[in-house]
Amino acid sequence: MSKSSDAVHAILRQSEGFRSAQDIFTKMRADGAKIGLTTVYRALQSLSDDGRVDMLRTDDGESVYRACESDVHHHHLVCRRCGHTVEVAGPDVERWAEAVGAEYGFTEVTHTVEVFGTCPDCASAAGSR
Amino acid sequence: MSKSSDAVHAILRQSEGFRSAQDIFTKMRADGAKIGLTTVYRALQSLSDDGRVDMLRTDDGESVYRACESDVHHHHLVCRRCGHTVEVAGPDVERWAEAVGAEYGFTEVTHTVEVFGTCPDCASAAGSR
DNA sequence: GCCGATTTTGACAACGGTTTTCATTTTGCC
DNA sequence: GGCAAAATGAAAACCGTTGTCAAAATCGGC
Ligand SMILES: [Zn+2]
Ligand SMILES: [Zn+2]
Ligand SMILES: [Zn+2]
Ligand SMILES: [Zn+2]
Repeated sequence: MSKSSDAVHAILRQSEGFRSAQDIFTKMRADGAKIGLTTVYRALQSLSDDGRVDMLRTDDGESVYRACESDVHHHHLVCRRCGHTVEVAGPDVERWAEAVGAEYGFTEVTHTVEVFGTCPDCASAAGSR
Repeated sequence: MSKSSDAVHAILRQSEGFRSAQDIFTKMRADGAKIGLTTVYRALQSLSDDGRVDMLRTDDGESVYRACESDVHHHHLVCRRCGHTVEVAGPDVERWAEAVGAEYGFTEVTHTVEVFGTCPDCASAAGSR
């Protein structure tokens, strides 16, 4: 699970935002790579398991992946239009989530936090349209 | 889109946690209701659009719904095992999300925040097992 | 290098939740 | 009742994802 995995990881590293499996598959094929869609899914699965890529679900239920620069826990500010993504730390949110869980006696507390918006570039492009 | 919608809403109101469309459909059929799965989906869609029910996606990509008591913006603390759900307000999180968006010049900022954990009941049940 | 064992691969089928289709039924209105 | 509009639901289509399984690549031992 190595050569293909690395190839998929490389594609993700040269991508700006989150990308879907199909998306990656199409791009790799266009680049001339001989890879199957199944293998892309497997690579993404193992990369995700190893924490080498972040995964999140879009509104329409599609899983999308990104090779993040930070390897510690963080969240994302994602442009709804172009996918441009900023990695953001949120110590306040971490504490809040823990506190909320503790308040009601919940254990093994985890959380999902994503922020969406329109990035400056897309905002100005839309404004001048 | 009213009679069925109300029936689905009623089912949700007498449910403790989040439930899936299929789940609701099965229960209604078991209760003797003559309703189709398509109608359940349509009812959930419109209830969700009208903000009368909250929707979120489980880890495995299933959409689940809940009739929340509060009609203002809030988040959820959900038990991973039994689905028991607590509605929580998070003014700090709201401010944080806004601030993060503003920091990078993003507009129309929205966010998704969910907290998961194991509720006290499920924790003690598991402990005594 | 050679060869068998092990792992990886990928075309294709299958899966499952959701949406679309479309003919039938129910509803609202006169 | 009669009629148009809206709602309904069975079945098919959809689509991202996962399973299957035989072929191909890789790894060790010799
Ligand atoms: Zn953008
Ligand atoms: Zn966090
Ligand atoms: Zn529980
Ligand atoms: Zn919020």
